[in-house]
Amino acid sequence: MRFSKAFIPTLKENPADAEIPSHQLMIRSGMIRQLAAGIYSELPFGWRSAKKAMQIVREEMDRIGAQELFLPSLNPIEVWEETGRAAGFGDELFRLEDRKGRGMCLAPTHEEIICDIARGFIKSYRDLPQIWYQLQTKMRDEPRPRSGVLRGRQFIMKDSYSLDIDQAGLDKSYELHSQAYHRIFERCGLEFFVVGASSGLMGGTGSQEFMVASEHGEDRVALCPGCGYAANLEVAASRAIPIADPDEGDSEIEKVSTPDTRTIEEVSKFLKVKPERLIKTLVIISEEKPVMLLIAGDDDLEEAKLQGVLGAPFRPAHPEEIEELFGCEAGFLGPVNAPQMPIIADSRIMGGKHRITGANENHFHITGVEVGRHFKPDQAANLRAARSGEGCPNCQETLRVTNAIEIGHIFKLGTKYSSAMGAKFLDANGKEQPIIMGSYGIGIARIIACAIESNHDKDGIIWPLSLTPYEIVLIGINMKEAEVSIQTEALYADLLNQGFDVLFDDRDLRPGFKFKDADLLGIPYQIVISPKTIAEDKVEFKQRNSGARQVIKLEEALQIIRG
RNA sequence: CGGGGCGUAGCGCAGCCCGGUAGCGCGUCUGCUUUGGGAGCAGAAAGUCGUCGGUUCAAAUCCGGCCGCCCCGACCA
Repeated sequence: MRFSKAFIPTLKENPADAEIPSHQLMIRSGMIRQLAAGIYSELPFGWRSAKKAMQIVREEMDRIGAQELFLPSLNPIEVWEETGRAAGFGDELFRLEDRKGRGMCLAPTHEEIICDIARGFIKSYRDLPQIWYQLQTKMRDEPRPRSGVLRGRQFIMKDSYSLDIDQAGLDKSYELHSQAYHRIFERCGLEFFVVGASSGLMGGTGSQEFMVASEHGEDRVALCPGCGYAANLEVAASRAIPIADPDEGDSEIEKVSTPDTRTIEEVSKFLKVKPERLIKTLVIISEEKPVMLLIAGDDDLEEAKLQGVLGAPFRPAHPEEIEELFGCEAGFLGPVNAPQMPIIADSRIMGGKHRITGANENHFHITGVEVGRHFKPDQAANLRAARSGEGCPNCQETLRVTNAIEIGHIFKLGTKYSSAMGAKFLDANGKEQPIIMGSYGIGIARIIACAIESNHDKDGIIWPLSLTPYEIVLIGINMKEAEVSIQTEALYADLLNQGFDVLFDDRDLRPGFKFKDADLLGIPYQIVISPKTIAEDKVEFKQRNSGARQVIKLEEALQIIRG
């Protein structure tokens, strides 16, 4: 492509709306343009990269025997009512009506459509297993689109669906996907790791997420550098550091005045004790009943874990509800002499002595509390979020907690959708069985954004070879000079003939301008031709990743490019 | 949905507090000069000041409603 004819609208300044590097650079390099919140057009430069990612995905999916198909984005709402997910997705589902008033929606994913096809055609165990995949736009009315393309309302996903006759078959399909995903993300040059995840609302028996560490990720994960343990913080275990209680003999409760100290930090400072020796009392409402939660003062509640313990939805109690139940503010709650309600304590506080809690009276706390003597939790459970520096549950190393971006997710679904929709087959014994399903997603834009998040510098993008929109940018310096024009034109034609993806910067612009654009676009190899290099019968060769710049024979440069 | 910020030329912003001719930088167009890290000079085009209403002789500026966008939180296959 000639830059003079290309539509690559680069920007010198950062757009005001973009905060994270990938978003800024995708806009500055003319890859994307925002149309509305969470909705982006893919411009030619960005689309070339997206197509490369999709090609890698296609090759690896085909390799495990998956078959690509293409499904409707416009769906009748009834299909989604069959599985209850019309309600499940709620406001996140884009809804509309056709001219006859029939309820429609824009597909946020496609399990239901796959089930509909399966129930129409899959009749026998002989028809299975199957793996079907699609690379398509999905639409979700996200409550808060953000971070550029990382969380959009319209986005391209590779989604695949496995159909099997039994659990062993599902295990195999799941394993095939795991292998394919490893190859895909390796080929994309991403430093990823796999974490055990909660299955969430998708249901099913197992799931893993493929993550890339990034400070701008929305997920938090615990990683062990020793044994490779990796888990979403939603489920991560850890060996918590024990709380040291003072050796002061019997723990006897004493009410102390703590005026205007409502937070852990304030109480800790006022009473001059470490936050960990305070017991934090939280009140939640689950199934319309209050439940008291107790965790160490320096710990954070991990809501996904609590969700697992309760087995029911919950919400924090409102301040008015707390006033009504306890007769005091939320800042002075405690389990001693508290109103009757179930108490769930985090395991880390169990056995503690000389602890401090609220007195259930404004401006008072209680010291010298002994867990199990002055109050008895109904249940001890792991409610706290694991933290950096705590012990790995599987080995002696310490965990590191980091933010991460989810680029892929694999699920063992089981029969949730096939049962609801009557997608059944006859097994070898002539018995009707629901199809066992798996579902496996990859976010294409997230691959691109992650690649940029982890490969850029102050000047711009640094593309991995597998995803770069062009492999070589050929820069002519002083294009008005006949000799430069002749040489670059000849080289451009030659490089194209050799099968390289080349962006030929034939624009009549000052050198600095072209260099800045080349670095911003992040194309791995820059070849510069100028009157100087022509005189020496050499080219200037720059590798974007190292910044190394050398004046060498063209053949040497091509040698390096060919690897 | 709760909290915060913003909306003025294609992009980045000032002007608003204290009402009175709409400005700066970048980009764009023309000409000349330039040509190794986003050039210089001269000239030019381009803005319903998000939108609707109110106050006023007069509103980008003051008041109110609405819409949109960004950030934090809640939510999230």
